[in-house]
Amino acid sequence: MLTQTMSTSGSSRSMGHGARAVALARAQDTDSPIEMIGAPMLFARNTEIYGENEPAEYLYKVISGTVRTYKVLNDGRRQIGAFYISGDVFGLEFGDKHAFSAESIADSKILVIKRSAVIGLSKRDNEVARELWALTGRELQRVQDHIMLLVKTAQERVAGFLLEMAARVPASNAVELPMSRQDIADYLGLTIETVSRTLTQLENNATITVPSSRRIVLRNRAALSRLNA
Amino acid sequence: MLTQTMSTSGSSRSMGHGARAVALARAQDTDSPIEMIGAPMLFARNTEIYGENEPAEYLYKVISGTVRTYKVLNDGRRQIGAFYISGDVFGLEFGDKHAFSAESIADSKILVIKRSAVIGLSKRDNEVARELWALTGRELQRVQDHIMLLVKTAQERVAGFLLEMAARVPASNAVELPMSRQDIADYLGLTIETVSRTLTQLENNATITVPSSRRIVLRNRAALSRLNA
DNA sequence: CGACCATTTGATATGGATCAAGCGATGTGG
DNA sequence: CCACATCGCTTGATCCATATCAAATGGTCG
Repeated sequence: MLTQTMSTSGSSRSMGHGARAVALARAQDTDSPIEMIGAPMLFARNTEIYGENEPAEYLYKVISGTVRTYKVLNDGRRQIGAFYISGDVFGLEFGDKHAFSAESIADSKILVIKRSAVIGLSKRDNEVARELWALTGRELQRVQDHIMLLVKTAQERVAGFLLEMAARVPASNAVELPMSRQDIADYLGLTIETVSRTLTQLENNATITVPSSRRIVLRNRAALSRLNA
Repeated sequence: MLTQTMSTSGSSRSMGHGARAVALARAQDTDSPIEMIGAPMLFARNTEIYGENEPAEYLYKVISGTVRTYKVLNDGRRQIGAFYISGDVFGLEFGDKHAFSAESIADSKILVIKRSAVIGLSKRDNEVARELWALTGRELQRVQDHIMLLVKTAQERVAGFLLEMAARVPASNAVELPMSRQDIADYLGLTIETVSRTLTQLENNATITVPSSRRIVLRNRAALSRLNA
């Protein structure tokens, strides 16, 4: 199932993730009843949170860190479905199995919420039911956008990716990427070399600057948006 | 908005689709309360049902015929998001605008359901709320599967498409495709030529036979599934 | 410092796009 | 009923964007 390697830092509760009582959470930003029935857990960098086809017993909310979901094709290629950062909910499935696997990209603190509890709640409280729908609906929009990215040229995909990442952090043109080039490539359906070359092109374009490999400054958003349309 | 060309056949009510009272429906397969508040309408082949970014006032259930949803990129390329056949619900958005445009592919009879009515219902009846979630959840799964198709080789995409179509009609190896090669190409992110060539390859493979261009017989599902994985 | 890993850059190969022509079915007018 | 235009599809020839293979560079940590 999931042998969890606890992160080095702070509050390492030794509760197994697979089968344990639901603890109370004191989530710092409790903007939803859903979060009242979760327990925060720490996942070290590159730790599996759940695997594809495992029963979807829990859903998850990122408190800090970053998570990727992915599938591996028969030829070994990996397709990343999404990146989740602070505030994002993932692992909520309509069916009873996880459609993707999930891993932490960096050390992450994640609120783990028992699915059955939420579903149970939603039967009584249709505020909760509505939020389940909202979460699923937002995810649907995200995936639809992802599809539109995947049918474009390499430049357009990378531009779209950068804008997407930039949109997630409070107004600034500097984006700190938590993921590797390989992750980006697998998200965009490109190779690592193509991603790298495309970033270099955009830099030569004066569209971006890349002060360090994980740090990208958007110098000309208009140009990126033009590519993105 | 939507100047509807009524189909030639039977019950041509002359209600504008844009702004009119909600009529009662006698849907033949009423398996859900949602369908109680819709009106059946006829759309001739290649008629727009709604446009991208229009307010999502209605949702739709296909009674007969086929529908495609799509977006057009700035360079004119068209990406098809989905095909909907008898029994499928489309046009249900979480936001208040349609993310894609929708058109009938063949003459189609479609149940048109007022969104506000359904949302209203869902506030009282959480059976309805649950169904809204279910519909959105299934759509999410479909789009996730579509993503996995789009990152594969041409052969794999076409194989996946054929299996997907075959899965929609009661057990038979003969698939009647309601859509053109161009539609298939735009769904799979390929050109019409590549789709055609790939079908020819599969035929030479003895994986399929193509008795007529719109009719495909799956002769070796195992081979298709192997490509699909 | 030295090993390791991520990233970039370079050279070449290739799958699918593009450009172009042929073919078969369907429909129209003479 | 046939000649011919039209449309959707297939097939052929060539091109190009991105993959692949390979090496150099840079950054990080013991």
